[in-house]
Amino acid sequence: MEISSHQFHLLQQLNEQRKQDLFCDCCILVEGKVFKAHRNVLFASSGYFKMLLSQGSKETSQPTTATFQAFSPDTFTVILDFVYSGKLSLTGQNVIEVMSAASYLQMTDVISVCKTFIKSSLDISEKEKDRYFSLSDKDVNSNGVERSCLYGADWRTENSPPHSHLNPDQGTCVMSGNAWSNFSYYPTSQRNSQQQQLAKHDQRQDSIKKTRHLGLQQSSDIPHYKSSKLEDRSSDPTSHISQSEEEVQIDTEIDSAHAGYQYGQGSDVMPRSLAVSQQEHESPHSSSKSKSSKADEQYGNMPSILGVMGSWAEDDLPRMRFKCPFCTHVVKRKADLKRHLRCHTGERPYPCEACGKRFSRLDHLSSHFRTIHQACKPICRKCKRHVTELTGQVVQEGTRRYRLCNECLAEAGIDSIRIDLEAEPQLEFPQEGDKDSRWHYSEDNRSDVEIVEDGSTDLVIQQVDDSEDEAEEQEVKPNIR
DNA sequence: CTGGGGAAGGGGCCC
DNA sequence: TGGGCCCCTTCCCCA
Repeated sequence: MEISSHQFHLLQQLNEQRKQDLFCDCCILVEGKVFKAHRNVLFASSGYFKMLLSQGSKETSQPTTATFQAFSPDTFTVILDFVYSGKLSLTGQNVIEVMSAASYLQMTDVISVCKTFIKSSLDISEKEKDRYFSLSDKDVNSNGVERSCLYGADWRTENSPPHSHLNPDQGTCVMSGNAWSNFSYYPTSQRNSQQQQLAKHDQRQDSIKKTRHLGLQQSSDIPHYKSSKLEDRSSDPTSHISQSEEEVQIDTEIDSAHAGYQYGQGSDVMPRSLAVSQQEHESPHSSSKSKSSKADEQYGNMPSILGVMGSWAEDDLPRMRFKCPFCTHVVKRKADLKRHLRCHTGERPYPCEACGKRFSRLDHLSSHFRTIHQACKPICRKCKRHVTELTGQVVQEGTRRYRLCNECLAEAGIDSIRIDLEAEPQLEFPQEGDKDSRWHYSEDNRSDVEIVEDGSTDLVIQQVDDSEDEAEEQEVKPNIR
């Protein structure tokens, strides 16, 4: 007979012991803050600690001390609370760092939850986006409410109906049990159904991707994890590989990509700081060859170390590196990582007012707007010759604008038609803080532009003013407010 | 089918 | 930290 609550109570007791500093035999120093914990609990929860403690198991009489600077004390608090409670407190602000730390500590379940959290956040943002566009209501935006998620692996509810609730006022969702729909975490043995859901999700993304050639806008709005082999693999509905086998394959695949990082084979990429007293300040990844091979054998299917990494420059000064949790990319600056992450998350916060196309970066939007809608290039699109205000004019084709020289205009039969730029609404490029506001293509404003159709194409010709750059800046800012 | 050009998108880095 | 510029690669369209 099995008492389902036993595991929960046992962990609860261990957590109480941790809080009361009873029987704690391991100290973890994170950026100066000391955490007390139990070796056996850490061993059971983290591949990193498993490796660390197994290598130091000969000296069990002395307390183990591990030092980390690769993540913040707050992040480790979240991790440790999860270890001792099964509940992971994720927010939009901490999820990346928690995921990085979990990657560092080789806690696959936490990584999975973080990935699901990120993905679900994107789903929600997509829904908000849809709602926004459908309502055309600027206030629908997130309003900066921090959405957080409390993940709970609650054994007591293993057989109870799933429950989750979302508090829209606080933007907080609390989910527990084994059956959440979006933020769900399942033990490995229970993930098949979730994988099927992911497969459906990815199938949808594939179909969306295929529509790109049809000129549909949505492809740029839908996040897809193009660099995530995990996602690609899980998206294969024909796969008959069992979950556990699949995970091993995935991990092996990632390991091979990160081999240089994981066991310190690459001298230039090492954990930012790692000091372990029992290891004589030796990283578990840089142990002796025999140990390494043993570790390879024992932990070969564990995930690679992702997240914030550090390297040592030739002058022995630590040099920060930021490791993308989704791919092997490493950048020097946090801001660059943030920017890079958008290519994984699919976030495109910069919409073009003129055509609605969305961009992940403001400079890309600027470039797009200049080239597509402002006709900044003083070059005839047809004959490629340089044009001035005297020798050419701006032609509008839909929301596109480009320049044609007078000869090419005459050839096209659309010469001597000018547009009153004064009457045209000015486009104001989005300022900071506008990124969340949705620009709207104004049909009303559109009517302010004198449109001349030449039959086959929707062409509008505007007078070119190349006299000054300033004038060019003010020129042709169409349809946007 | 192929090559060229334009646009998009990603990274590095400066301000 | 964000904006912006430059450079490069990739993708797509078109002749």
